[in-house]
Amino acid sequence: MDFDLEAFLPYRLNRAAECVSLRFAAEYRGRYDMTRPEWRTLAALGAKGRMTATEIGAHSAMHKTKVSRAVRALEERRWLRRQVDEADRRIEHLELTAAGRRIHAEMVVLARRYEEELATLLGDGIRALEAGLSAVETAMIGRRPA
Amino acid sequence: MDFDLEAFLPYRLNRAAECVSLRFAAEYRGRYDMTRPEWRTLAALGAKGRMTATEIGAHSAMHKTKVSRAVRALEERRWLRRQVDEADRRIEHLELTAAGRRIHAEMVVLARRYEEELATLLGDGIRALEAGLSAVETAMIGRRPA
DNA sequence: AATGGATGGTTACGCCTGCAACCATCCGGA
DNA sequence: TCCGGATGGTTGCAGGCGTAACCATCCATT
Repeated sequence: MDFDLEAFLPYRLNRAAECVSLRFAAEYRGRYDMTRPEWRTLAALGAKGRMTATEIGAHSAMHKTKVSRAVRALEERRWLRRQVDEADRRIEHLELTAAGRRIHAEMVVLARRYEEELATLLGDGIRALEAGLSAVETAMIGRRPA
Repeated sequence: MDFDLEAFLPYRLNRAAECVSLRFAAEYRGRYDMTRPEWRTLAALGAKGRMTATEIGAHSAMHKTKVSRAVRALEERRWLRRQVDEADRRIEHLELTAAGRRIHAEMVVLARRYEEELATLLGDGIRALEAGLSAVETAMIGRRPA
C-alpha cells in the first residue's frame, strides 16, 4: 500500500532523462529542425566517419527502423551520402557530406556548451550521476528484458 | 570533431532510463496490457487514495492529455471511479475501485521485487545513481527548457 | 446580474514509434 | 547449380504522443 512512485527508480530515471534530454533537444530542434534519431545518427557518423546503418543502430542503441528513417531524412538534406558496398550489395556505407560535417561541427559546439551548463547546474552531483550510469551500463545495457 | 556520443550525458541518461524502464514495463505490459501512463496513474491513486487529474499530472510529471487518456482507459476497465465535485463541477475526484486496489496491490509487489532485482544488479552503484538523480531533481526538474 | 478571464478536462490532428512483414542479396550445403 | 536460411535495409500499420483548439464551469469585477 505505502508505495511511493516518487521514490521508484525507473520513474526517477525516466523523469531525469526526459528533463535533461528535452532541454538540449530544444536547442537543436529550434535551430535545425532535427529529431533525436537524426542528431544521434549525425553524431555517430561525425565521430566514426563511415558506418553502416546496422552499426549505427548497435552503437547508439536505436531500433533499425529509427535509423533507417533518420538516414533518409539526413540524405534528403544532403547531409549524408550512401554508397553501396561493391562486394556485398546489401550493405550501404554512410558518410557525411561537406555540409553534413559543417552541421556536425556546429552541433558539437552546442553539445559541449550544454555539457558545461550541466556541470555547473549539477555541481558535484554530476560525478555521482556518472558513476551510477556506469553501473547501469555494465549491469544492464544489452540485456534484453526478461 | 572528436566528440563521443557514448560519453554525452543526455544520451547516457536516456539509454539507461530506457533500459531500466522497459525491463519493468515488459512485466506489467505482459500481465495487464497497461501503458506507462496508466501504471503511473494507478500508482499515484493507490498511494494517495483520492486525487484529481490535475494533481496526478503534477505529481507524476505527466502531460494532462496523457493523464486524461490513462484515466479513461482505467475507467473502462472498472479499476477507477470518477466523482464530480459538488461545489466545483469542473473537478473530478478519482479513486480506485475494489478491483483497482487489488491490481494496485499486485503491482506494488512486482515493483518491490524489481527494486530488489535492481539493487542486486547494480550493487553499490545504486547509491551513486540515487545521489545523482537527486542532484538532477533539485537542479532541473520543473525548470522549462530555456 | 453580466462579463471577461482563468481553470479542469477532452479531443482533432499530425508526428514519431515499434512490430511484423516484406524485398533483395548473400552464403553454405546438398 | 539450386535451395533454404541468414542478413541489411525498408515499409504498412496501428498506437502513443504533444500542440493547440475546444467546451464547460467558476470567479472577480463591474
